[in-house]
Amino acid sequence: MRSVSPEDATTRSRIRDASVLLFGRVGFEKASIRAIAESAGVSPALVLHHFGSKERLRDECDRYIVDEVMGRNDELGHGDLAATMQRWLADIDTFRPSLDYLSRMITDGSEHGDRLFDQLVSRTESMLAAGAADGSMHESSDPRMTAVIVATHGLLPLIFERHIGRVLGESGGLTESAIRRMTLPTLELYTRGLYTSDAVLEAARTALARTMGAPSPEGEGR
Amino acid sequence: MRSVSPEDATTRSRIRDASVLLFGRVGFEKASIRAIAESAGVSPALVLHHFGSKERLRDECDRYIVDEVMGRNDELGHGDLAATMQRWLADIDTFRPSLDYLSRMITDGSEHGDRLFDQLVSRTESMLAAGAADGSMHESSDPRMTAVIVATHGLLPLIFERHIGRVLGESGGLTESAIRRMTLPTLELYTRGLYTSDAVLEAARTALARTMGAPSPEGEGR
DNA sequence: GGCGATACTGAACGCATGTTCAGTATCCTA
DNA sequence: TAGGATACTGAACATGCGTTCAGTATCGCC
Repeated sequence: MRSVSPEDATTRSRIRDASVLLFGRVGFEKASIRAIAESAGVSPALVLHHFGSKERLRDECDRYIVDEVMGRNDELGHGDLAATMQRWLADIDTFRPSLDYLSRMITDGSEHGDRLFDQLVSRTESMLAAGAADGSMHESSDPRMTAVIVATHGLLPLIFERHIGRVLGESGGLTESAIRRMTLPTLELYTRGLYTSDAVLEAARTALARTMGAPSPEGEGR
Repeated sequence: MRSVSPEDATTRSRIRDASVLLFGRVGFEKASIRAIAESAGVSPALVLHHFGSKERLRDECDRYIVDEVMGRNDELGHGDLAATMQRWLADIDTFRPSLDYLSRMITDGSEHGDRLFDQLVSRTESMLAAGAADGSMHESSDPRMTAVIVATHGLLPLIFERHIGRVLGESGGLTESAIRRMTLPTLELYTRGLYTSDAVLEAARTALARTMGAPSPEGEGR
């Protein structure tokens, strides 16, 4: 009837939205086509009429979420990752379904998930390179590996949403107040580190040098 | 026949081992009782004869893995967590099945997974407290939250096993060389942090103080 | 050496799933 | 306004699942 609200945009997009929601909440395997259909207010057969198969439906959801969450990455190659993630968390209640979906994409190990992870890592890598260039960040002995680590750190709140909320005594997963509480400790770690001396680092350096052939302090090239 | 090798210890334990392997590799939902039975060389009915139901089989696997990986935690209350994790990674090829299982336990969100995560966090918390007490680690403004963050950092290699190996060009997931390569960048982050100044930290501090009521620089008590 | 308990199997049941298909309504165009 | 395409449905299908059960072999005890 009314076409103002997104209630009934296209039937097809309503089905896609319901799928994203369900896939994100319970996972691809446990989200049945019948449940998706009911949640979208249509018959199971219509879901397949529009998308062909459950796997193709997943494909389209994957693409849709990557587009929405990462932005059309044709823009500049890549934008500022930290700002992107802050935007997610600042507006967690709107982004939660997409972020739940994204989290599953990455842990489930699909083809699209792999590409998404790679994209996150390379954006992180250029962010770190820029920081090292302007002197705001330390240079790493292995920039590629450091980029992987920092990228995964950024994904932690999504992957461990459930546990973080739980341990902090929040009820509904990763709430806004939980995110606020994470901010300072995270930045403290990124500013001062954890150890007060470089004893552990140096110990590991010599131990690794003893194990491997070359004690060269540089990482490998690109 | 021969009882030396674990080939045919108890039939029951062979079934449990096959379950751990399959649950860890493909997940609880996708690991069918029929596949477990075949992998253990028995009939599907025997699996249920020994364990009653798939859910009870999972329960027993959960308990078995927690025992194996965390050690009997009745010992002292809790041991050195960092040392425990190093033991895992140092001997990755033996521990991989258990660690795969453990990783799924935590991300799947079961009751046992919750308790395991809590245990990891509280062990981390006392490790950090000990470090702060003897001066080897910085004091945090929010020790509980920092413990959660550091604990999840420790789980990263397990959760992102697939991606880390992949990005580094290794084929079989988290190989020994991938772990070696992670060591230094991780310790660099824990020693120097990422930022060269406290500008970002201070900016966040004042931003948070403006949002919330009390600008007190301390975290809340336990 | 018999006998109850335990280990183990093959076949079946009931159910939920993804998918198909014939058929009906609705829309858009010529 | 006719007619072909498209949206949509209900009922059925094949399959794989967890689980049950009746029956057989095997073991340990008196």
